[in-house]
Parts: sequence; C-alpha cells; structure tokens
Amino acid sequence: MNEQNIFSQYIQKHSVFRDKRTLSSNFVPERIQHRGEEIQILGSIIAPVLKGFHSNNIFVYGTCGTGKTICTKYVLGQLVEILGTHGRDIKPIYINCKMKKIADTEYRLFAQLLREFGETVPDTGLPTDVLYRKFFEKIDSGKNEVIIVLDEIDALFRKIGDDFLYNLTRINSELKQSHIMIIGITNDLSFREALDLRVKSSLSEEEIIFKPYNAAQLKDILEERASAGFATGSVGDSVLGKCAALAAQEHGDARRALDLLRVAGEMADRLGDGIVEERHVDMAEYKIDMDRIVETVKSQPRQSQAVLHSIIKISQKTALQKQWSDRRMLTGDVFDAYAGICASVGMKPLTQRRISDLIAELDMLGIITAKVVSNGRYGRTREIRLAINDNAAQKVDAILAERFSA
DNA sequence: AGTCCACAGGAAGGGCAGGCGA
DNA sequence: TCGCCTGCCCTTCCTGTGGACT
Repeated sequence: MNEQNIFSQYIQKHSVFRDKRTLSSNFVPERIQHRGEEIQILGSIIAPVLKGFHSNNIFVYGTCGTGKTICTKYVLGQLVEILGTHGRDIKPIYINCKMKKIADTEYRLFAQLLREFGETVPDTGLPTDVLYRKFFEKIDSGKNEVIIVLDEIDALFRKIGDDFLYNLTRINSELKQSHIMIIGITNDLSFREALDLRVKSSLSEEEIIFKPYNAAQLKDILEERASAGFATGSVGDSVLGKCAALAAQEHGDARRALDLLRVAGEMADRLGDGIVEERHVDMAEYKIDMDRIVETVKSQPRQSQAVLHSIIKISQKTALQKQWSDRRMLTGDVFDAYAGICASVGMKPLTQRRISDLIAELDMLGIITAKVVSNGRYGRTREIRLAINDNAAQKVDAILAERFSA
C-alpha cells in the first residue's frame, strides 16, 4: 500500500471505539435497563395475538429519549422471534410519522403501509380512498394480524387531524379474517385529550407512560453501551457521569446521553487522544448543538432563510444598543427587514400572513422564540427573540449572508 | 365603556407539478 | 390527451384578541 495514501494514517491510528453501532440511539440492545416493568406491560397487552385473540390498541407516552421507541421495537422483536416457533401470520410495521415525505399525510401513510406489503405505490396521483381500499384488500387477502407502530403520532395528528386514526380503526369492523392493532407513540401527554370523541371511542386503547430516566439510570445505560462500544480503558467513569448528568438535566433524555458519549469519542479519535475525557464531552455538547442548528437552517426553504436572516440582522443591530434580554423585535419589524432583503436580492416577497406562519415554524424549530403579546393600543403581535447563542448566530449569519449577498 | 392598533390565525381557494386511468 | 386526483405553497379575506388610551 502506498504510504502516502491519505487514509493509511487513519488505518494505523488507534481508535477509542470497538463497535460504534452500540452507541447509536437507534441500536436495540439485547437487554434494556430500567424498563422491565414497561416492557412487561407492553408484552402482556400484545401477547393475546399469539393465541389468535385480538389485542387492544396501545398508546405509549413519555418525553424525548425515555425509551418508548426502543422498548416497543424490542418487544416486537421478541414477538417476531417467537413467531418462528408458533408460525402465526403477525406482521409488525414501524412507521415514523415525523419523517417528512414518508408518512406525514394520510396518503403517504397508507402508501407506506402498502409498500410494507411489497406493493408499489406512486408518490402522488391516486385518490386516498383507492389506497385505503388497496390496503384493506391486501390485509384481508389472508388471515393477518397487523401491528402498526406509529411513532410520533402526534406530529401526524397536528398536521392532518385524526381522520386517519378513525379510518384505521374503522377498517377492523370491515375486515373479515384479519385484524389491525395500533401502537401509537407520542411525547405529547395531552394527545389523547385532543382526539375527537368518535375516534376515542373507536380506539379502545391502553396507555403506558414512560417516566424520564434519572442520572443514575442514565449512567447504568451508558456503562453497558460503553463496555460494548468502546475499547477497554478508553472511557472513564467521570466521562459517563458527565454525559448522564447533562442528559438528566434535559428531562432524562437517554438519546442525548448516548449522542454526547458517541460524539465525545469521535472528538477524542479525531484529535488522536486515545482516551475520552470530560473536555471531549464539552466539545461534543457544543458540536451537537451547533450541528443541529446549522443543519436545521440549511434545510429550510429560501424564504424561511430570508426571514431568519432578517431576524439575525435586527438582533445584531439592537445588540449594540441593548441588553440581551431586550433584543426582541415584532412581526412588523421582521417583515420590513425581510422585504428589504428581498428587494436587495431581487426576490419576490411573500405576504405578511405567510411570513407570520414562517416565524411560527422557526419558533417550532427552536431557532427563535416568538411569543404572542398585546401592546395595548399599539396592537397584538409576536415578540421575537433569537433562541440560539451568539456563536451559533454568527455561524448561521455567515451561511445566510453568503446566500443573500446582492 | 368604547375605541383602536397591529397583528394572529382560521378558512377557502388558486396555481403548480406530477401520477393515474379511460 | 384529458379529466381527475394528490400534496404543497401561497394569497386573500375575514374575524378575533387584549391591553393602552380616550
């Protein structure tokens, strides 16, 4: 091999990792810690399908990173494993409703369900009721028990309402030999309350609530993952403790804890340090937050970017004169600045109504905070502030300035 | 108590791209 | 090819809001 090859150095270098996959939040381990009770309950609700009985629908609640998805996948994995010995026709389907362009509309949801059965469905073009009928015919062509896991079901509900749930449950009353069971996963505890009465009554569901992990539980989880993921002696107890403590501050989010640990390892690797230290966790925390912001901004449509650009511009201008807490602006200010940017780059401006929606979307993404306030006779508007720190704002501004340079 | 402001936000519909079936 | 369907982005129109001001 050519010693000058740019990758030869990488191959020779010692890595802190043994198996990085196990440090991914999507990885389903053989044993899930601190969720024994929830797994038991979930299993006991699903179990009747093994004997040919119908199971109730289930709603799994819990904040981000509390193990809802992983436990559900784990239980279904166990189900599939035992199916081999029982030979029943049970088909679990996992769909993440937050995945844009995958299952974020009723059409796309049914299209995705049909694809799980090996059908080819166009991305658009067919009436939704045709897909509905196709799906119906497909599952009723045999004796099937279909378990549909709808992860982040609240995202789909917010976008298209609860008709899709009603339609899914209604299918059961029409099916002759098959049955559908729905497992909805959500971090919105008020989700059920928002459902229409007729949907609630047709669901006949059970609920499981996942509580956040505490720091000690997170550390247990990290220890087990680290022993499989890192080379022996590469990561110390204090590093695991720090990742656990930081994640515990964020509502006991195990996903965050794993991300911190994995990225800290990547930092150590990149710097050729051989051992993961606490300073790598600090770097990881910064990098994760920065990457999230930059990626979010880059993936926004041009008009949203122009709105954000105008918000940063106003924020920078006021920063010179005011305290941080006073760096707020109103919808009208943002619209004026946005119109100015459009004029300078020759872009057709959208209406204020549309900009109002884009501001709300940026708020949802966590890049800005936009609070509706009333200023008395000076009107009702949104008070807008940047929700990212100065470093991130500068980085985002540099990206946007390049995009909107006249 | 009534007025007024500067929007918020819902509803309806237009225009577009793209796919299907007759 | 045409009519009909979809999702998506957008505009237009409208009503509602809440607190300062008169």
